[in-house]
Amino acid sequence: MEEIDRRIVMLLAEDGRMSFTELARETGLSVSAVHQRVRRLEKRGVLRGYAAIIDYDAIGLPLTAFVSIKPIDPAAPDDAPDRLSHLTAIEACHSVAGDESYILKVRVASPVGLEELLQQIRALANVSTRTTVVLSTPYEHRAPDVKGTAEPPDAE
Amino acid sequence: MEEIDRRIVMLLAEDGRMSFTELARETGLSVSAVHQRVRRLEKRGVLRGYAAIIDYDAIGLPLTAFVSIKPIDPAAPDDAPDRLSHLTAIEACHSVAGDESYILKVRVASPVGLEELLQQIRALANVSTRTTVVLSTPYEHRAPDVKGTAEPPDAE
DNA sequence: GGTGAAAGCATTCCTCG
DNA sequence: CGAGGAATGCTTTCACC
Repeated sequence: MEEIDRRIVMLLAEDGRMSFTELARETGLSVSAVHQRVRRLEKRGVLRGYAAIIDYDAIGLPLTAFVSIKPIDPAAPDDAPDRLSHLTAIEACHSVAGDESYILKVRVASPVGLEELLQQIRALANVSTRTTVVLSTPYEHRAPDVKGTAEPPDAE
Repeated sequence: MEEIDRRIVMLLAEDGRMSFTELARETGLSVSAVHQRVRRLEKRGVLRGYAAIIDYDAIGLPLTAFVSIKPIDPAAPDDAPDRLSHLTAIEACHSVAGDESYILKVRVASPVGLEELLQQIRALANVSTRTTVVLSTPYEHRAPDVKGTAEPPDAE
């Protein structure tokens, strides 16, 4: 992936609704060339999708927390992500190095909602939990500085 | 905010590039009514923006980590988010309850890049750091189940 | 890979229920 | 607040370089 593709990815990371016409202006390419590049980046999986950035307070989910989980039985098969994936309060699930096995990012309506969610997580995945409540978020979802040089495989 | 607005927010959270025409089909409203609602949701800040979801491996930032920070001098003014905001490797900064003061989510190219970033964070914000490396990410950026009933102030 | 043009749609704005 | 229509602009595909 080279310069212009990186620029396209960065522009769309900042504004996911930017039009092809404007991308063309910003990159100096024709509209159809940009169109072709975006479609190729989507097909390769470099651009995995587009999402609106939401104010969670406004939609009634003002409480964010990070929940680290650790299996009760370390010998059991580790399928926690599958067991928990239907819980829509879980926004993200990362497998991590360290004492615990996963970090979940969750969004709930209230402390009681958090309590109920933690009970579900413990019961469904047979894990213990350690929860860090988010008080405020100075920033989030910042676009990366795309200057990498990785060459991804062509996933046709 | 009522039913249809919530539905619009959820649809755009799942597909940030959905057209007004399709939003109209999904909601049963006319195109112009949907258009009006989306603009109002944007103005109120319920829809804060739109972003492409990126494959960080493909753009040369394959290493994700969570960095918890704690001030060296607890009496000093706590302006870590401002001091660190120019570091583009930091994707998010959350103020948290608990032993540490902030959790940062960072994306870097390599272990060496992480080491350099941690040194910068410690020097700039006068903090100690505790880092949890992400091994893999089963899921991330999932759209919320928008069924909340919060009534945000009209930010005209 | 890139360009330019043409057809089909979507967006936007305006007027009217 | 919502609907419908008309002008404008954008997307998408095509033939060609």
